Amino acid sequence: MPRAPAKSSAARSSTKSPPRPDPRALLSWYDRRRRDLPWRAAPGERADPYAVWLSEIMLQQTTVEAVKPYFLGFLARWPSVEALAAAPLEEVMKAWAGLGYYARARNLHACAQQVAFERGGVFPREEDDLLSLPGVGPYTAAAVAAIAFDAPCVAVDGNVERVVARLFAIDRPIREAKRELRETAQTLRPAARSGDFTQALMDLGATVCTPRGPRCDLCPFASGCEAARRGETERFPVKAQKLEKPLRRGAAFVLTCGGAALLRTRPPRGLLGGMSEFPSTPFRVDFDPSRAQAHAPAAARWRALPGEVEHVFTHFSLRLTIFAATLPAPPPHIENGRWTPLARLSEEGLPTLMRKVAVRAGLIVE
DNA sequence: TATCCGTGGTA
DNA sequence: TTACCAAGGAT
Repeated sequence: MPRAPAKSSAARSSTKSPPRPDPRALLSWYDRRRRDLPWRAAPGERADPYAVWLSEIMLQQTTVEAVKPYFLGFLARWPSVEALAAAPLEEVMKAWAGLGYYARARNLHACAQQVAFERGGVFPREEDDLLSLPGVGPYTAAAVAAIAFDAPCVAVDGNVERVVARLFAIDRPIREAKRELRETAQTLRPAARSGDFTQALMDLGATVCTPRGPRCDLCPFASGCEAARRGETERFPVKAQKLEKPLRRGAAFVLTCGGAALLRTRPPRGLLGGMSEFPSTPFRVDFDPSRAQAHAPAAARWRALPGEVEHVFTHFSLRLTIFAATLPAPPPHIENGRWTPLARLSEEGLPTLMRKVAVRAGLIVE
């Protein structure tokens, strides 16, 4: 139940609150200032639902600039949901490598197959139906419904949460206020142009109502913003306390033989699920270096490379010791391993951590 | 409900 | 350098 916007006009004037934000002002701003993005239709047109869905999955917790090349690559290689559904999962995972949150790629493929094989290649138009698809949550369902079908929905992402928190000076931590933020955002929606409106809210958050240094002088909502009226834009949204990021350690084993390196595939779930790796120990806070070699993929004259590879994940930091060894040709068979020619290592779709390992071991440059 | 899940840019 | 954080979802 939204609180701030529920005030009567009498209550507004008595408390000197700013006037209610005007959706028409935002749409007018959007018509002049909208960003030109690869997945976005020309003004007045609707985008291909497949392209909208693909972009929204990629954009989950990921910056626009990081997504652009991946989106264009996917669309060129798999121009339709049927094409994506027909692709081997392994190829999709490889193409996703480097973008992060790899469960998204697995769900993307599963969703494409569901739409292609069980829905005749047609994306559902209803928010509730979209919500049932793998990898599609409340945000993405609303975004696809609004942007691809102009359904009466407002997609609430981090940008919109920030904009709404400022407009109504919602001073509870954002984690606690999720429901209020979402419901309040719905009350702003105009009767028409839902797709443009939801994109306008996100553009506003990305370019004007930014986390730091918001440009209130450019904001179509400035006269209706409670945080701006108080001169406290930077105080909203209220941040939750940050949690400690523990340091884990581990080791990776770079085994080469006859111009090839040994790789394996990680289990489908969990950290870097389904991605290629150099055989590694588990990553643990209480990692014991003296027992690392028990995880080596083969008996060899392992030598520890100087220094460590450092990487930061969402919830822990990692320092990885690299062991390297070379076996005499030809490459032997190793259980759960595969020999990949060094010349094709860059096509393997290594996650960034493993790319760092390859660089440190001198297998690839840069 | 809280935790797990990547990466790269920015101040 | 450190800290923050960007078009969240699954379990």
